[in-house]
Amino acid sequence: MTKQRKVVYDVLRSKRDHPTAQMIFERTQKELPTVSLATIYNCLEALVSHDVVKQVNVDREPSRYCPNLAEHGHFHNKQTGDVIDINFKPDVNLAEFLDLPEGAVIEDLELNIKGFLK
Amino acid sequence: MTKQRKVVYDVLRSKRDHPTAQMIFERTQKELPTVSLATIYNCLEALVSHDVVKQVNVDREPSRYCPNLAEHGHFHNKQTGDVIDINFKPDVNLAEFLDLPEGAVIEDLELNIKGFLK
DNA sequence: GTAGTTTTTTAGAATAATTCTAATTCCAAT
DNA sequence: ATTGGAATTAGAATTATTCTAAAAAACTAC
Ligand SMILES: [Mn+2]
Ligand SMILES: [Mn+2]
Ligand SMILES: [Zn+2]
Ligand SMILES: [Zn+2]
Repeated sequence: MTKQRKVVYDVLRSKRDHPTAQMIFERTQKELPTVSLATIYNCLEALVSHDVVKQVNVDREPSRYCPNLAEHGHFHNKQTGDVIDINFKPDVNLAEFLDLPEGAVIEDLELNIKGFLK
Repeated sequence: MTKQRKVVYDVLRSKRDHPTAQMIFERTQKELPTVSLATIYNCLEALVSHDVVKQVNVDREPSRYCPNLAEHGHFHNKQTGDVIDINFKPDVNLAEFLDLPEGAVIEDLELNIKGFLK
């Protein structure tokens, strides 16, 4: 954990709105005015590869980042652009409901929902 | 339906391996040697926006395209790079198992699984 | 502490999938 | 055949991300 990585991680935990690298860059600059965007990408890569942050992709938009390590999905509100966490109901294992091929080993399961709030 | 759109659509249906735009370009060239990559993108955009083809994104890799309109997920085999369709077991409505916010309207549900075959 | 080594950060260039622009081609209707 | 709109095309532009190389920082013996 370097100073920069710590601030990036704190930025992610302090507002769990799934910011993009650019948004994280702007928030990190308030704390570390000389930080560079390359460093933000480097820090995020370090955090993601050490499984302390998840990278969330919705379509081909810029990646977003999430510090919630519990298994969960994402709801993308098309009206507001917000992305919020969606938990699975207790004791639900989604894989049970899928017709997976023989011998399939799941390493990662990603659920993205798009819609809006009535 | 123009000639190009028809060939792109046929390419997609004839081998349902979720090809990228580049792969579709190469396959289409066998039928239409003068077709351009821009046209492939234009055709795919037309097919996707008319809901006859689905765009499938796995991480930040190039988009893949799928002519299967039934609700289904995707299994991305990390060992081979293949992407295959995953059907939900009969009469399963995944949304039932999710803790959605009050008033959430689902317009699209996307399930991507990464793993391998033992 | 200093010298040497490794890691991280930084600025800026490079990359690559996709989109855009503007010119040309196609095609259906008159 | 002419025309008008839509589609296709080649190539330039865009943009999120990655790469490169140099400077800074962090570590590790001595
Ligand atoms: Mn995704
Ligand atoms: Mn996706
Ligand atoms: Zn999340
Ligand atoms: Zn599919």
